[in-house]
Amino acid sequence: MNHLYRCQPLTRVVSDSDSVRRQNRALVLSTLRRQGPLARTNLAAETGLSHASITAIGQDMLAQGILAEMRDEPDPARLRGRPAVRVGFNRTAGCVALVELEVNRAQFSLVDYGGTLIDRFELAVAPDEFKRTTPAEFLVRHLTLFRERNRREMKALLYIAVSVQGILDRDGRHLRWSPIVHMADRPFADDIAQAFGVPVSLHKRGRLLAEGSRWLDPKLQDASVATVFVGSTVAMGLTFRGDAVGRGNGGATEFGHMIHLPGGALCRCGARGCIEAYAADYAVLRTAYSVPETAPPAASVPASQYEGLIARAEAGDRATLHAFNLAGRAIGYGLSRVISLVDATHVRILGPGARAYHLMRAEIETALSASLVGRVAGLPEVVAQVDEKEAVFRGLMMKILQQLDEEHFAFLPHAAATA
Amino acid sequence: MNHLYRCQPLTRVVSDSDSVRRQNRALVLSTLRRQGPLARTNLAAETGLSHASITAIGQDMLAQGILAEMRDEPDPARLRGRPAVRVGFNRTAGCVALVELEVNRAQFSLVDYGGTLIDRFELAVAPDEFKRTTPAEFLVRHLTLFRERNRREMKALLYIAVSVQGILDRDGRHLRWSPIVHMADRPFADDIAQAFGVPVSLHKRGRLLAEGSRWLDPKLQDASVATVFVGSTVAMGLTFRGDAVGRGNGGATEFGHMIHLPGGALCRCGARGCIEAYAADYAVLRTAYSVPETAPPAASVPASQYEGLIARAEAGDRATLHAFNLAGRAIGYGLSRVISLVDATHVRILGPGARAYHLMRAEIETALSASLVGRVAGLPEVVAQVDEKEAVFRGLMMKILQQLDEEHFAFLPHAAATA
DNA sequence: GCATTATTTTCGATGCTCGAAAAAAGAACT
DNA sequence: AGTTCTTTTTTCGAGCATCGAAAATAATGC
Repeated sequence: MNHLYRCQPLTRVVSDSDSVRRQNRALVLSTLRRQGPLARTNLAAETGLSHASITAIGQDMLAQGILAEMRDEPDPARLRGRPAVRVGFNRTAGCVALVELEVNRAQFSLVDYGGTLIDRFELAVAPDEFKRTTPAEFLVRHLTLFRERNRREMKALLYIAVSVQGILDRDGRHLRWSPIVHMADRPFADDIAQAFGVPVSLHKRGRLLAEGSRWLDPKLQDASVATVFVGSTVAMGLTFRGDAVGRGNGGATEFGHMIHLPGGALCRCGARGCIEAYAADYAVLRTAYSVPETAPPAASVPASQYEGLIARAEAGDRATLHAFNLAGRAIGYGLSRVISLVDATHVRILGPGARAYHLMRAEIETALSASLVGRVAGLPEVVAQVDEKEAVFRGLMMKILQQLDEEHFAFLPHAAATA
Repeated sequence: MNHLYRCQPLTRVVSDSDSVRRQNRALVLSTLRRQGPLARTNLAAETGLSHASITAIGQDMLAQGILAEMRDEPDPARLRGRPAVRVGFNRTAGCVALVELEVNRAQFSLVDYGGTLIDRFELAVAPDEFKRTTPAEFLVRHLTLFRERNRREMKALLYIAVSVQGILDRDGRHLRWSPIVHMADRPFADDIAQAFGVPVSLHKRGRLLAEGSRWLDPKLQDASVATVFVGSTVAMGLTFRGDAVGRGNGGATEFGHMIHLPGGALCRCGARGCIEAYAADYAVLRTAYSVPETAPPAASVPASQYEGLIARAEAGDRATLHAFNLAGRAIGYGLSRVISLVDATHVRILGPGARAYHLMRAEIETALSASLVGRVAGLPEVVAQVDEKEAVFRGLMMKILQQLDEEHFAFLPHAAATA
């Protein structure tokens, strides 16, 4: 007898009429999330559900205040017949607060269930900010501003999500290390959750970058993408073909601190030879001015200074060109190692470093071609694009809204309608 | 209006009573696959389905010949009450042919639907085998032997699966590169499929290694594991925590040809600096005898010679110790790069190289500790284990049987029973 | 005011699960 | 041998969500 089969399946669970209903509700929500408001007929066509089911599900969700009819627009393109009534998200169903916490900047956004921005502010974060105050205090203080300025909306707050930089604990609730000084090992998720009475989750910025890029660029929808941020740090997110956006626990990498050359240049993290220690702004600056690679990294490099380096390289300055070459080499071999492990057909380079892509491109391509996978499977398509903020925000927002769709609103029992 | 949401979900599909039944049938099959034959009562408990549903599903599948009652065993442990009748796979429901095609060896196994080995043979593959014959001819010729020796079983052949070494096309039906000479770019899957009238699939050996290890070691069931083969090649498979075995398109890597040192030692693949060019048997041999690292690799290294190297290193020979140190360094930094990208909590080292683990261990641990992730997230647990053949076979067999469960037998409409 | 047309709802049938009760198949006891 | 007890397995009716077809709805065009 060979029942030596001991492997666990992924928590697979019994299917019944309840799970059918939940799944089809989620299907409707996810379709609306992607396509925007739709007439019931179109919704039936897009989801593959019958008209009868769409009617039933729609009635439920309208009664529950999850969806709303958009009766306003007259739609002049229509000729005859009963006019279509489009249904979309009920924007008053709730809202979420989104925080992007970065090395020297924080942005707070309040977004309703339909994905419309309600309120937003941005502020500079001093390098010693978290020496004076705890991360929890800092976040609660600013989130309270939302409460004061948007009383009505904040009554329906459903979720708070924070984008962070650094290494998260396996359970995703705790920052083990962060380039933001005094940030790691000072848990704040639970404190904030308690203060606002809603769940709080942490998300790695590099990963959101990847998911956001995918939402923003239709071409990446069904591709395996490595999204690389190059700026004051170097980060990467991965998304895989066939994965639904926002799904899968993969995708969070520590690309910037992958070791490029053992015993090499000194990195801000303290290790030697990280990709970041060759490709981040401080690394290029260091090399361009022939500072030894073992010298401690500059605390921060102003955008203007980085632009200056690009200009010098473009003007033909040998040392600066060399610095960008080393950066390209580090990124290129890093990417070649990535594609040796996972199948990435597209690469997006985002952030300030994308402005210098033309200075690094040759080295990146050489490095990619140097490995077997690059030669055999073909080189990925690399595209540089400077703005990364929109991608992070979009990634965070869509991830949270989709999560609410699937884990909260798809679940509500229809009995709630009659109560 | 912001319906700039264009991202595709993973082919999500309408759920109805049909998909409920399919999913629950799959749940039953997967439970039996893991646990072996079970009484209906236990099956209900394990799956979470009601007794009524187990009866219904069981009757269907018995009538369809997918399951069978095991009425034989008396089970003396029982005291009173109606005796339990265990149900298990109907071994005559079909069988699959499994081929492990390796650089100098091929093994053909015939396995029934219950996972019992029916027939097997192994043969040496000459280095010039595929100069003289095509891969398709070779495989058809030997698979025909099964047909002659197992007429009855082969009438119910359902599937042929081949484990290969090398880089597969994105659709997985075509070998783009292989260490087996003259193997790549000579497609054979379709020819064999035609000759035997069943589907044929190709599987990357490194990945099967990982899945097989997971079946064989209960400890790895719910872990993220990197399984490294060290021998005449260097290969790695990844399995992720939460993945069902056999699921997910991830897992196939080209670790051996990940570049360790740009411009470094010459690899069999023609590139410079691959991990394999430092850690495979031929690389250790080359370094141990102080042959320049740019010298062409030996075509093959007999097992006895590799054992001799280990003995020399154990005896304290400096050059050989150095060779194993370099190998450990390459593997260690490779692993450190892997854990910078994906979360791997466990590492298994399989193959002949596992015999030399004690000679490489210090270098591996040093390299892992050198990176930020290693320091912050903690080092993975590394265990060496020599035999890799069982893992490859088990991985291949379970993958195919599970696939049949989910994609074939879970699907059969119950109407087929009455026809 | 009536025909036309496209959208949406209603209605009856089907298929699946579930809980509870009934049936089945032995062991134990008298 | 017959009765009681225990455990496994099946049967039965209710509940629910889907679907296709038919009916109802709400406009336009003539």
